[in-house]
Amino acid sequence: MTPAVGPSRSQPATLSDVARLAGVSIATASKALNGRTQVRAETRQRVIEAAERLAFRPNQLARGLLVGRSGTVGLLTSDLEGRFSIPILMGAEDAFGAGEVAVFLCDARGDAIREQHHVRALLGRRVDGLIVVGSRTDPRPSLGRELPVPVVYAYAPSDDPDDLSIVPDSVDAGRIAVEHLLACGRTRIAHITGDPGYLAAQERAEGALTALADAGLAPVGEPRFGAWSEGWGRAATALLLDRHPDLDAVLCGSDQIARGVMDVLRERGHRVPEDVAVMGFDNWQVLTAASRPPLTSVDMNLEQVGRAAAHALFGAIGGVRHSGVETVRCRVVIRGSTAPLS
Amino acid sequence: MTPAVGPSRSQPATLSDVARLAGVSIATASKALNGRTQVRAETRQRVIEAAERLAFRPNQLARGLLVGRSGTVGLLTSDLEGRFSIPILMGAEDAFGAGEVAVFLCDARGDAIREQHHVRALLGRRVDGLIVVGSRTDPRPSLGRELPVPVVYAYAPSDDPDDLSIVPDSVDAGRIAVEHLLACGRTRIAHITGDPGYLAAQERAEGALTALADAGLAPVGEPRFGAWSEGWGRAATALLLDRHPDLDAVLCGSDQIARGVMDVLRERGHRVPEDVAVMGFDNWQVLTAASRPPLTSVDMNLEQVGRAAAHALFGAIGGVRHSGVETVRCRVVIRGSTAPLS
DNA sequence: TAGCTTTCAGAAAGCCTTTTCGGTTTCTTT
DNA sequence: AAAGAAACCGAAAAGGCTTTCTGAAAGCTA
Repeated sequence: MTPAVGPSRSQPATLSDVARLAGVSIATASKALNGRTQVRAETRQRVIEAAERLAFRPNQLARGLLVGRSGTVGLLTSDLEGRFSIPILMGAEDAFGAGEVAVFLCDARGDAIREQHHVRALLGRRVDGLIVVGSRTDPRPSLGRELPVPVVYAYAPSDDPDDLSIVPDSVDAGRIAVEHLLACGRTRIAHITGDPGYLAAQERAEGALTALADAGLAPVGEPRFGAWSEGWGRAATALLLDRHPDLDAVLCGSDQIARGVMDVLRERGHRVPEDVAVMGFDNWQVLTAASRPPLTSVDMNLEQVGRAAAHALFGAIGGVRHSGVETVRCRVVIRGSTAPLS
Repeated sequence: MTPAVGPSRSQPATLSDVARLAGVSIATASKALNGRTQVRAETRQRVIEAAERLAFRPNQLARGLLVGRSGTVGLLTSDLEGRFSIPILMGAEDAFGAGEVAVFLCDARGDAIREQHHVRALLGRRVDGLIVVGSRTDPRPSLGRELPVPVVYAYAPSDDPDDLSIVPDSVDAGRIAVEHLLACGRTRIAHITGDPGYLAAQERAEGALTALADAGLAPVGEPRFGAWSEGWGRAATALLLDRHPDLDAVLCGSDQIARGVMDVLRERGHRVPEDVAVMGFDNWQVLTAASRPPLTSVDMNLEQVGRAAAHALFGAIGGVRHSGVETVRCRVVIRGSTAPLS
């Protein structure tokens, strides 16, 4: 690393620089560059060339100060490392980035104090709105109703029904998963899932049981709750096979669990998917693609959750306020671990 | 989702509101709130209470306009989904978030056009600096020297040596990995790694070979390049065992490869770590923790890369300009897959 | 009490842009 | 050619804040 004397960075050009170079007033320069009428085409051209030459970029701070909207939104996440926040964040960034909106990223690390701090800082910067991204689908404390800007909660809904939240439809996710297995001709279906303290685990199980009941079936054993890990998948499968060696499908609460399940199935001589179909949740590429065979999984469409949140916020900024919990449907991504019974 | 008429969101309080409530001029109010002298303690107190009552938050847009610094930086990433960008991003966000700086997040999706677009937008918002985060350690095109604000490149260095880049030390990473295996008493070490088009793969291999040579050893077979996948790990291991059944350690270019390697080793009856030690790169928790046994891996300290980038940018904004490539050392995280030979 | 310093408050300029509105020039029209 | 219309341009204000500089009041000394 070599210290060096920087080239004196010249201040960025201002509108008055452009106006001076083009030989017009500031007002005319502004109108020319903003495509407004009341400027002769020839004059406009001169201004545009001047702006070009000076690499002029209008100062958004000044514009924001004037028009009362900063053109920025705050994205408040509770855990950047969490793999659920990122796709949502991408979707939101995507939906905004296309337009004229820039996104402030803040990570509260699950700490309410830090979150409060970030909210204050963002309000000081006059963001036009806020998206709060959670890391699990359980409700989280509302930021309150007294904020001067609209707020949309994504993935983790607010506990205040008066707020607007966008979440994946976990109940439906459980249902469509079972329906896929039924469509493959499976009838002896078990469910191994994760931490019972997670609403997502409960809701998926609920949806799955409903779909089974609708088909006049009962699950093979009760749904088994445990942890979101491969280890639990392995342990639960071992127990399950001892009691119900005749099962023909296992619906897993996560892709990690599914990997553990598949490992034990293979070790015990059950073929996937010929003997037993296996299916996961989350559609986490690195796991679904690498497993043998590739794993069918339910994708939560998190990017779409992010985009929907961005659009809702956009609407709210425009004055269209909504409230309640809006759900986004999940989808089954079919791979080799599920196939019709031949 | 229920449409509703929003409560008319009151405009945030301004300094002049505070001044009026406190019965002073806005100049005095400003000085009182900013802890400047020339204000009687009693007056200051009155102003502070007024500000409190109105929930006054100074408008950073106005302040930025005035002082010529916005207190914001742009974080330009090329792939948000990439698992390498995120920790760096966290580190940077962390280093800034503590202070008075807010971070604009932009994802260019690996598209140069979009990147250029984002740079322009950020400059329009008068960011004080830019951090460019890449998704692999190969050099990337510089944004150019003509930017009005300092730029720091993280993970992927700039191809212009006059820019400042912060990257993990991949050569050293290869070296310390081998040194760990040597310290475990291993001497017949093979290297299975990923895509040879990645500089990281080349440099890690180089460091590994150097460390072996320094110990007077040669690798078991040549380093095998392939893909960063479990499948390649499995395939390469099968080939390797056929030719060199006597090896006692495999250094893998990634955790994914390592998982494939361990699977095949186990299937063929080699115990890990008793017979063969296995070690990966990236220290990706979900893989290292779930494998059997837990995987020893080299952590690239990416958060530290992000923090270092943020600090460097901070310095550059303050006028201390550096250039060249600065490296951050990696570290070995020891788990069950490597152990001393007994 | 006159003259000095010290302490504190406020007026005003400035940051950069947009927009309104009044003023000047050019073009039509009869 | 003169009046009216149209086209074009610029002065100025506004937005919220910080800072400098001026002014006033209070406290001090002789």
